[in-house]
Amino acid sequence: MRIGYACQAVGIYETNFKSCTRKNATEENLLSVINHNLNALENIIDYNRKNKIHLFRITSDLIPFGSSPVNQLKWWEIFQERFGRIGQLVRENDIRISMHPGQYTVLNSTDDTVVERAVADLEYHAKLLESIDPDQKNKIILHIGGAYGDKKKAMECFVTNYQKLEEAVKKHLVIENDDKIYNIEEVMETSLKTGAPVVFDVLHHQVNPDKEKNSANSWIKQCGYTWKSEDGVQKIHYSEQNPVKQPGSHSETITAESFMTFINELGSLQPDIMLEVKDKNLSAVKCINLMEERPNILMLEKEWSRYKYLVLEKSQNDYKYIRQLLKEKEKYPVMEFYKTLDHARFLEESKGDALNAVNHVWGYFKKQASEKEKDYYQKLIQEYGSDKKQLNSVKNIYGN
DNA sequence: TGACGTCAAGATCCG
DNA sequence: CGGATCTTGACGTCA
Repeated sequence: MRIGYACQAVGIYETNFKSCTRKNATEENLLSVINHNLNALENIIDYNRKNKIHLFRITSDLIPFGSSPVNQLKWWEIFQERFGRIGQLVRENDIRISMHPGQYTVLNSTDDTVVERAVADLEYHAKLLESIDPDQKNKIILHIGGAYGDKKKAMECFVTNYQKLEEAVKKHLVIENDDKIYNIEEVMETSLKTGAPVVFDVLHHQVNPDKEKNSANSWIKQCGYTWKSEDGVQKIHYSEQNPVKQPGSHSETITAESFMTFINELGSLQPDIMLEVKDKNLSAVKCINLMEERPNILMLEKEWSRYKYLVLEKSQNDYKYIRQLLKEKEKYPVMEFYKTLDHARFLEESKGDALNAVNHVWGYFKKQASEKEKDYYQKLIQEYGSDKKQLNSVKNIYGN
């Protein structure tokens, strides 16, 4: 069971992606953006390697206007060497890559030009995967599309258009249940007619279940049969509901307890799991640590150095508790550790704790701050105390 | 016609 | 002027 995350990494040096607008899409600009993005991708893959993250979804925006006539570059030839190097990195470290065109790539549309663009977009995705690593286990995940008032007919339209796709696309294409229109049962039906493997999405199934409301596990098992050995290990998507957003919206972080409950219920099912979550790689590391078979307290200490001020800012009690946990060097209290972290981040901002954390960090900066900076800091702290300023404006001074 | 989702670019605001 | 914050872009479907 491998864990991965989608598209970008949080807090990792030089892994940001650039894009450009249509009116700036000159050849020169496109070349520069692609060059930048390939650097970022290589850095992300390298980060994944170091952190034992073996699944990664590559952003569809790696090549700006990748499937649009706006971009006439033969990027796969121009950057052949770079793709080759990334491919080597991916293969040597057993990293499985994937892509996921968004809700705007609709293969079953009633509008022919939309279908044409969808086909072109899928061909772009396949070309990109093939440029890096042509192995059939690297997948492009697609939703079925619209319903257009007649779902049966719309599903048939998907099958017809699927069959017309070029082999290089079909080789990588897999289909997924969505949160509004096509539930897992309908996607499985479409899989029977196309032969495309099925990615089961846990949150989409919660929001948009099949009529009989069969369990996630029973569907994961069924979906497993759609993956042939060339397709690699079965993949699923795991995410959690964001409590303050629309049904189907992804949470900020994966909750340690919910995740491990899910993993334990899987039993003998061992799919690769793509996380869809705001904090990206941070949750991937968290889930990998939670499942670690050869644990070491150093893993948690490394995590603690990232999270400690976040916890201190919310709750001194949780902060003290985790410090206590980490004192026993021969243990690995991974669940207690992340559970407490999840608890702290869920808390409302408390002024006393926040000030304490800010002062703590200020301690490190004080020595190198000028008189003027010290005055400015005191003023900000006072304004925060009297509700004039938000916590962020205080924290921002550390960036200066 | 706007909401949906995503995230960087672009525009504007503030001190 | 620089940094923070708001708006736009790019995509298709559906209410």
